[in-house]
Amino acid sequence: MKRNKKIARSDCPINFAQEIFGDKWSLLIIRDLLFKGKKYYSEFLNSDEKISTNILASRLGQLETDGLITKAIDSDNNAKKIYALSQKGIDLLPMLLEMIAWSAKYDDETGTPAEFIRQLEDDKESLIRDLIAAL
Amino acid sequence: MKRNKKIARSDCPINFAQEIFGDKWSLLIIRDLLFKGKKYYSEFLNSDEKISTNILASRLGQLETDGLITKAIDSDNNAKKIYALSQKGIDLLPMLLEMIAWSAKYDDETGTPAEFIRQLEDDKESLIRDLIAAL
DNA sequence: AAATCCACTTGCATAATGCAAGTGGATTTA
DNA sequence: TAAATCCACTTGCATTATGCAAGTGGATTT
Repeated sequence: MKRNKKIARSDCPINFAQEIFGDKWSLLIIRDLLFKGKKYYSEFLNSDEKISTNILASRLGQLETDGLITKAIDSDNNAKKIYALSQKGIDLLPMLLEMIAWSAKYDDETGTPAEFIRQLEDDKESLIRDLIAAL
Repeated sequence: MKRNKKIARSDCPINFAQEIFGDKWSLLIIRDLLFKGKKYYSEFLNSDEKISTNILASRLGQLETDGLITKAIDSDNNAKKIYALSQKGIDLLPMLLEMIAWSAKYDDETGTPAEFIRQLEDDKESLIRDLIAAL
């Protein structure tokens, strides 16, 4: 008998999303998985934003509990764990792309390549397909 | 001489967005402005999620500083302040709609009306136009 | 003039995040 | 095969963010 469900603050969909990834780090981990091809703990640890080890461990655990990512042992090396996105995690891609578009519009110093923004404006669907294919 | 800019953790667009609204409350305030027609402090205070007064005040202040909302005195009553979305705030709508679509897919008990989801899948652009027109 | 409304602020408790160091098992190196 | 290193964490403690309850002061209503 598992009792996993915390009581939600409301039945609002924005709130549902916020309760899952509405913290300072979760979406950056999802980003690393979706756009940067990262899969190992040490890779997430080396991201530009410098997450600390305890926070990374706790976020990875929560994301797994919430079903956004999976964790498996690397068959080449039993000491390594491989993290991957579930479908539920992959399905955050459209939202993240809108977030990127918004930031590109309002951040003068955005790191997003112009070519990426062009693709996003030009043919979002095929960009989504390409990114998913690359996973 | 104003020095407003905090140093960013990185130049990543996801991080840019997170540093602006990556907390537990900001997007719920934006939601109230975008979808629920709220404009007064007391209205935000009465949302289902029950934000506390000090957090609401500090979030409204930060959202104003970040240029997502504006604050004005109600011409009918000098004791009341009217909050409204700026263009920068309104431009979060597409992202929020993707968030709603994701939550509707994965939350069995989502509060989103089926008709809204249908419109979202069916003709996102006209839904966006309608919502903006209603502001 | 007194009561009420409104948008907050203040003070204090709890929870989340941040930093540095440590742990233990698996793998690599000598 | 013993020692060093790698890897994915955990632990302890400091700082910051959030949560709760009460209070404040100006504007409006009674």
